[in-house]
Amino acid sequence: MNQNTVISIESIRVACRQCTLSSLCLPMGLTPEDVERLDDIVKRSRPLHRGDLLFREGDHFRSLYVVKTGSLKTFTPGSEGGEQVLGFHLPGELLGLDAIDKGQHACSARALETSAICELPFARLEELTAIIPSLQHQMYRLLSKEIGQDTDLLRLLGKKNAEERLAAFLLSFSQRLHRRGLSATDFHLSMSRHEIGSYLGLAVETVSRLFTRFQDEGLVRVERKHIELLDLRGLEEISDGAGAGRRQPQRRQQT
Amino acid sequence: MNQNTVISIESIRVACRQCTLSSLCLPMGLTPEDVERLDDIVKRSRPLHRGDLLFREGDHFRSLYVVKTGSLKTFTPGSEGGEQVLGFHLPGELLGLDAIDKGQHACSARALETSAICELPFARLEELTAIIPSLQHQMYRLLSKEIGQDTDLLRLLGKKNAEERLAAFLLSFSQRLHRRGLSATDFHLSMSRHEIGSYLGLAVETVSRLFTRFQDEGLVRVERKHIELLDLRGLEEISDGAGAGRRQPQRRQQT
DNA sequence: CGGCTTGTTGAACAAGGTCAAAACGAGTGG
DNA sequence: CCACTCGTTTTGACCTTGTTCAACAAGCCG
Repeated sequence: MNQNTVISIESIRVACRQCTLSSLCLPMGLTPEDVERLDDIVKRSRPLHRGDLLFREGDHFRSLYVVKTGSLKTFTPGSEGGEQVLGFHLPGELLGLDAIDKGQHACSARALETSAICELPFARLEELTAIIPSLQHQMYRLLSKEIGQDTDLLRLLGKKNAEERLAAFLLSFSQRLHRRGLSATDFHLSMSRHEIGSYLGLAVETVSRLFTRFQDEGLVRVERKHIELLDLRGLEEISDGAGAGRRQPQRRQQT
Repeated sequence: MNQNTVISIESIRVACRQCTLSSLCLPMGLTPEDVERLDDIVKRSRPLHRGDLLFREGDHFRSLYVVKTGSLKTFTPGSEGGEQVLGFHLPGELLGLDAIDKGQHACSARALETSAICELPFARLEELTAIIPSLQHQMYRLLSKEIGQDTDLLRLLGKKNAEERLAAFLLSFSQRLHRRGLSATDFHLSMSRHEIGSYLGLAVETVSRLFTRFQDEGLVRVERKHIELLDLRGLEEISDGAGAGRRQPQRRQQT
């Protein structure tokens, strides 16, 4: 912020290329000129502020979006008026993949804090993927990865209890931030307890109590939205279901 | 079964073309020759029998699979040894999309009954999609649709209670069969109660009790694995969370 | 038939939800 | 700077839902 008081077009371009690079290209061998072509179709948009909608359920699908900085949530109206949070999106991650099928967004996306977003017009992207095989492959991988992530979440909601869920949530966050080069053990939760609860299928009160409990057990240090993970190993054990064996290791001889 | 006692290669080919057609091509404008080319890369494999594995978690990813007849489940080892069911796959549906990302299958797939499967070598498919734009688009849509379905399931596991889950499950099954031209109200559940429970995140006993309850309430008729939906409307109301207002329509004035 | 798996039913129990209220933080206006 | 309000978070008490444990019935197959 000190030396870059004047933000040049070039610096934005570089920043944006970095963001599309990491989510779309990092693991694949794209030639520099392919990346250039990809970068050319990226649109920059004004930053979103906390509470702003990026798109709304039912909106005509035109583009995919990459989070450059900040964070967003996706959600749909759940039963009974309240909103059901479907996911959180951190820098480098993609939004809108679920809209390709029906041609309109299946959920809404709202900024949790001031966020910068890149827009990738899908029609242009499709043209590009048709002529750059490795980019096409990369797109398939991205879509497939999204499916894999949803599946992980299904596993979470299907079988895990409250503390396993919260532990898994914290670890997932930690890894995603770490992948971006940020601290894996000390970060800011931009969403409210209510949103965490909605995402994990838990009541706000339960989330709150668990944070307190985790802190009492020395696993984390929480202060409002700032959280510090003190015992990653312990959290992993909990999230893997060690809770069963931890307290009462009896039972299990027949069956 | 009476007039087709001799199954010719041609009839299999037609059947298989129908199956790839419906899942990959139906909604899109592919030319007949495109379909021909697509059909050419499809491999036929021997039918699977109940309990056979189609692929196993960790297997090298080579192909996508289309269910021609029968049904399969996908699953991973859950915590504590038991297996966690991730999905059921009916005729016309695709398996293996989650494996593209990592190049190896993220779950195992097992036949629930005798099933015929078409194999689509992914490398060949990718070559084709690169030269047939509408097929590429179709692939994106398919992947996106899978994401959408997972999201629907997330919504289900995140907020719904036991009876809402089972009602939603039955309706989803009904619609999927109906789309295939089969009866929407009278069908065979090829999976066990245990598998339904695992899929819906419920104990076997709860599933069993709910079937009994639904039957007592005149919503369905169940006899072992055969089920008849008597009141689709009622099931929809339950699955949409009408359960809240159905029994005690009091409360709700403050807030 | 006898041994097996799968499904059903009942009773006790516990995890987490709901309700209610207090504590805290951030912003607002006197 | 302090008092006040609004929204979020925390905490406590209670209750509902679904799980667990255990026994039993029903198919299925040698």
